[in-house]
Amino acid sequence: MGRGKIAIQRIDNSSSRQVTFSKRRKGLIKKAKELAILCDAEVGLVIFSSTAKLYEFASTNMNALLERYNKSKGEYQQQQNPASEVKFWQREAAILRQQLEDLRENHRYMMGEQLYGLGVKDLQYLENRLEMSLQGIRMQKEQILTDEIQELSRRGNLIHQENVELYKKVRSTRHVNAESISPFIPFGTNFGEDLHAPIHLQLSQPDQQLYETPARETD
Amino acid sequence: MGRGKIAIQRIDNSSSRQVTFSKRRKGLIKKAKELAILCDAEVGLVIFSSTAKLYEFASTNMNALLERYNKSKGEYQQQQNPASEVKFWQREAAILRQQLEDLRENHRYMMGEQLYGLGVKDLQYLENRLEMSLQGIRMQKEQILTDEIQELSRRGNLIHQENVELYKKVRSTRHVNAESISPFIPFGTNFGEDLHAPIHLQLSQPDQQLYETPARETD
DNA sequence: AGCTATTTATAATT
DNA sequence: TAATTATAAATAGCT
Repeated sequence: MGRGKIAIQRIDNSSSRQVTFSKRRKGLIKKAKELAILCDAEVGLVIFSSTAKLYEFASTNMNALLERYNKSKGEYQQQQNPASEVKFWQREAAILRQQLEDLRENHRYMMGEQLYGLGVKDLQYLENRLEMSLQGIRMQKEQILTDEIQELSRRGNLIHQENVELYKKVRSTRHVNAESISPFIPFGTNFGEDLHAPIHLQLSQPDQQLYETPARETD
Repeated sequence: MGRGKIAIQRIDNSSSRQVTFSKRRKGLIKKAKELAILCDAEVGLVIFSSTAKLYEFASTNMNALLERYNKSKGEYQQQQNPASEVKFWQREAAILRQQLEDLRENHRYMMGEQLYGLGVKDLQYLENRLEMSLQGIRMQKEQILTDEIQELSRRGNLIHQENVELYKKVRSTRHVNAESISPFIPFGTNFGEDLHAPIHLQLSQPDQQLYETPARETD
């Protein structure tokens, strides 16, 4: 991905190597960061240049990450002496406390609390952010409701069809006698046909209807 | 670098996230490898997926690299201490981590992310909560703007009064000569009188007005 | 798990 | 050393 294709092998020219190192290091760290954010992963990256200079990136906290790594590998106990371990955990706790505090402050803003320190611009940003959240939440809610309604409709239709079938059976067993029963259609015939119109879920109790009317006659 | 551009933020859809994780993890490791080879660097990369699975790459040897890292950071000390203290701090850290995780989840909800697990009731609650926040934020914003306007008005009034005073002085030094100067009142007389009405801050440049007119005469 | 249309990263160049 | 630009590479959205 450049003016020309290069082979992956040590760059001989030292200044080119240096330049490439800078560029690619930056790119690598950027991608590590993106992976962590996009995929909710914990990423740690350690780079020593050929001149032994250290560069590092950690999506959360390098110490915690390495600790986790060591645990995960179940080998290589680096700090088995308690004193340094105590220090490590103290530091860890301090970092977590700080993160928690930051997030809490952020959260307070989101909750519309403690806004006194903020300027109009911050507030505007917050407002926009919340509006976006609201929109997402409302969409999600509507999605769920729509799905629910659709499901209800589906079931209503099923029941209705069942009723129609039952009605047919009942009528055929009666051999069309003289009693003038006008073509009986249970209520609720148009289940699910006009979704998205204002929906009044009058379930119309079709099963009761069906069993009630013919009941007299099969007696 | 795909069919569409994406924002760098946690991918909500879990299966998309998984797919992207696979692809980008592969890409990241490839690039780490290339950097190490091209630039003769020592590179270590540790990735924990959101499901806590470990992936790693080390251009040489991870333990050696971590050793080097620790040395480079000067995190090595040897002492003695009760193990109970270590346990205490570990517990402390665990508690904090848990709190942080809870808050993060909550925060994600607030940001309208990752809503898939929520029911209509939860969403409704969230919606209400956000509406309240928004209201608070808007009020705060308006408060600030109102205050600012009030302050501007106050200052405007002050300047106006000053101008009136200056005008009086100027006129008195002229001993009321024949030139028919109708009672000159600079613009902007009603500063701050009808706040909350649609406000057009035409500051009316009263100082210029004042100094200009009499200037001819004090010559 | 592949396939491309696009976006990104970056090699060469200024 | 820092921009710019032409290309190679990575990858997002599909299938």
